[in-house]
Amino acid sequence: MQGESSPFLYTILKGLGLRSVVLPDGQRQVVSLLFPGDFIGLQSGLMTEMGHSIEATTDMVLCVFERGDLFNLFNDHPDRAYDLTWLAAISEHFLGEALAVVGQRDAISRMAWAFARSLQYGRSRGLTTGWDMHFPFTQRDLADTLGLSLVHTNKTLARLRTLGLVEWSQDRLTILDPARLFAIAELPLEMPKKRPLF
Amino acid sequence: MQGESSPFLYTILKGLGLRSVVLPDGQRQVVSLLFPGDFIGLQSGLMTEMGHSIEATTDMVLCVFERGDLFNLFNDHPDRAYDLTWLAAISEHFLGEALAVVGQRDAISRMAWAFARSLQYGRSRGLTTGWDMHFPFTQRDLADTLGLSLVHTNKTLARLRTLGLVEWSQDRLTILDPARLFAIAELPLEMPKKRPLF
DNA sequence: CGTTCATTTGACACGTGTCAATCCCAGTGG
DNA sequence: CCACTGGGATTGACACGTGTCAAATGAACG
Repeated sequence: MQGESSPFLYTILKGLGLRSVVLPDGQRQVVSLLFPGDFIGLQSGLMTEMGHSIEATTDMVLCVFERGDLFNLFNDHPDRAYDLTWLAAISEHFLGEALAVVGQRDAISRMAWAFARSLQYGRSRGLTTGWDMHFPFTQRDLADTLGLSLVHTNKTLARLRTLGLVEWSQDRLTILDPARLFAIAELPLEMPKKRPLF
Repeated sequence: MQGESSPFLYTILKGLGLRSVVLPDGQRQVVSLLFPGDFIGLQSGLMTEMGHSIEATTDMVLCVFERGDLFNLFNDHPDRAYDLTWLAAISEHFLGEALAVVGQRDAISRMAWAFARSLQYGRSRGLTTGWDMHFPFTQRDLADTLGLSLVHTNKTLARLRTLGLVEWSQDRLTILDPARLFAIAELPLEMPKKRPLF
């Protein structure tokens, strides 16, 4: 519900979705993909003329907090409040990276970045430990994430496929050539850990 | 100092600057312009391979905090800690808007947006009450903010000038035709208030 | 009075957007 | 069981916005 201030905050327990900004003329920019473990609602509490909105891509299970409880949290559990602020800082940090990629890189590099980061993110949330993961988004979602047109997104994807770097069909994303993909994304290659981080 | 974790946090008391991300190949993306009243350092505490860095454009006067004091703040002044988190949420909100503009809009619209928002921001910080303000950035800064090349930034600026919408020289930005500029930026026109907000 | 950096301008190349048609597939209803 | 429908994916042709290259001008500074 873009433009309305939700009285709730959420943590995603299960499911995937996305957070987006819809401009007055109807153009959509996906601000971030949402994975289990993500905390939503702080930013969305601010609804200006350019509001954020949340979409569930799959069915989701959420942990719901009342916004009013937030102040109590700060009073009773300063360490948790500290963690919360830390989370906000982290997410702002990643947003800055997204802005840099969209602002400075060409299509193929943006897409490589999106795939590489999504996989890393999915790993840190325990969605996968290998080079493939559930990725139920549409090409339109990806286009709006990267600031590209739908058509050009499709053609760029075709290039990545032809190069043998990734495969993406039936809601499943597979990175076939991690080394080269991460090179294009200009991200350091990060091999899967034997054990999840947490 | 990109890539290093500063042990300090800052509030800007005087001066202007910018926060940017420098990609591995040297490309720079300005993440936000910094005005008096801005709080810096939370995001910058996170230094990954794509680090944020801060630049002072003019001489600045800062209020310096030790990062170690932050935890004490959360213990002793939960209301202040709450405000701090709120600030982080606000700045993430604006970052989302910036991403949307860079991702979805053409050059002239991006630039109109940057000018319009800068003026609004400057007003809320008491830098001006009219339609002009001190704006000591270079065209390169603006180009890196909007995700445009330097040359094209210059030509787009020339168009805005020719249209009689803005003037920008000698570190001073003047909005000559607010109504039309805000229309191009697709932002609601906001007239100056008699009194500052705070 | 040179050096350096910011700004400005023109010509041209190229990446990306737009338009339009087709294909594919899942869901739906006859 | 089979049209029929609608949304996503795919492809080609073409237009246009933006990037790149190069050169000139102007302003600040030692």
